[in-house]
Amino acid sequence: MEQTGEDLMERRSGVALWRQVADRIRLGISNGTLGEGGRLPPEITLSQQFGVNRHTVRAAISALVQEGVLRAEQGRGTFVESRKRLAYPITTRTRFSTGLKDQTRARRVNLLRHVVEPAPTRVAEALQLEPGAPVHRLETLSEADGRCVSRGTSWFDATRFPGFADVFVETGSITASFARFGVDDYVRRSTLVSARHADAEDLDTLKLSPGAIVLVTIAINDDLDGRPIQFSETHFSADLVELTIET
Amino acid sequence: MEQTGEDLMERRSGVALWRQVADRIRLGISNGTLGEGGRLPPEITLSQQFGVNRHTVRAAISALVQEGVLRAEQGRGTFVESRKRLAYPITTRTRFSTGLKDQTRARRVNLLRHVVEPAPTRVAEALQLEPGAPVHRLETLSEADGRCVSRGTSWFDATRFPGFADVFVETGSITASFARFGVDDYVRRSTLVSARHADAEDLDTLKLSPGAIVLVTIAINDDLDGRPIQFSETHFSADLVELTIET
DNA sequence: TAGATTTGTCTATTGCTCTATACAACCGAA
DNA sequence: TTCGGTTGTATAGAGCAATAGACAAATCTA
Repeated sequence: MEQTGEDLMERRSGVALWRQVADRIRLGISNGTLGEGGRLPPEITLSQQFGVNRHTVRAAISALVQEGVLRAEQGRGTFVESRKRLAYPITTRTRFSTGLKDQTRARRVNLLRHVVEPAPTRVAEALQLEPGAPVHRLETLSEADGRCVSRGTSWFDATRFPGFADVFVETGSITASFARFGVDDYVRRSTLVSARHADAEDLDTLKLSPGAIVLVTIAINDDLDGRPIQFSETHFSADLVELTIET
Repeated sequence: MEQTGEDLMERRSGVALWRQVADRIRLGISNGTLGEGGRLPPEITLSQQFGVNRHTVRAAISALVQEGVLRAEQGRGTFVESRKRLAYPITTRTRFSTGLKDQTRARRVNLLRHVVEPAPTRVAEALQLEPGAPVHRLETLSEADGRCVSRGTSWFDATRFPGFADVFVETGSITASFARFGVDDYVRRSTLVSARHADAEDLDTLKLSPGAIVLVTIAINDDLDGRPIQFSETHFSADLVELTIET
């Protein structure tokens, strides 16, 4: 009783079938090709489409329920919880909150950790400081509508911006914090984009499941005199976010 | 006799340990944190670092040898075959060949497939055509130094650019082909970036292994009058490429 | 209420993954 | 040549992944 799965999964590839199925369901939902009307096809149908056993599909669905992507109701069906990907604009004036204003209701940036440390090499280069000069390192978690969107680590010159972290906690915004230090405006100088598998800290912080993908941006912001004021590395959950670039 | 692996792998996650190890080794090489001097640490050392059995490391290395990332020599050690990621610049004047000029010796774009088809909805919208208007669809494979860097699908207005594919085959370049039709220059209007697991066609075309990641860009190019002339979706191998954005 | 549809649970079997141990083959240096 | 370090091969056992079949529980419709 073998099925005629239109597009077979890769076996003995090091990735469990149930995880491959989960990835394809998640992708299908983002694309809109799956979950017509907010409802997923029955398990039996999916197992035939993917050419795997029903239990394998169940394992995939179970993982997606855990992630919050799906919701299963006995006797009724399985339903889609999430929506389209957020479009995060990268421009000369990239700011977290304003960028997502039209797409989400609630946005928040939480401070996870703050330390003052000697600048690592790449940070010193980016901020044009002496290697080892004191810098603030702020690790933040950005949420939109209750979902963990991104995890960022930013560095700031501790000499120029004393007590930056305290101001940030008070204002809850990088932009507002800069304003306190007399930097009324700033511009994105450069952005580097790459993608990779989520590491242990991504999984924990962004509440992802193993094998998930993160979009990584490494960016430098300048003040209006062209002096670098912020160096940051941000990890976006690739299932929730896409980046838009207007050139 | 358990090890003190500094940063343990995720078990029962649906991704085999050897594949997780392979992903981390590949990443370590891209980062430059692994493979100091072109040579990988011995299998025993790696197995202790990752907190897994030596055979698990061997499975990972075996996969990376298959991919062409590593080369193992009995009695001597395991060596790195590949280099740092290519930086692919996205600017108002994004072109494949010139963008990678300083980083690679040989660059080539191969035409995989060409059809004239009625424009799908999103293509028609992007090119400002009537839905169903005839368009060229060109599927291309870009290589640099013999490695498959990206797979692109581009659409062009068939009415404005009759026989575009033939010209492309002759010139081997989008830019040169446009020139033949009197479009001496063009600019990137917008770029959308996302990341996902490679699908079956990515695996085949880009010679990736299952679980690999692709960076996906969806872009529109305009002529100097601001009229859209090209709509494209490009899949980059995330292990080989990162995108740079100067704003 | 009866029946069809759908998700949830259970048991069993097969094959692959990971571990553990041992030893062979090969290389380079003393 | 000898020896330490490294990759390659073999074998066996424990645990996870995937399949299969059967049935329970919940929901909806006729």
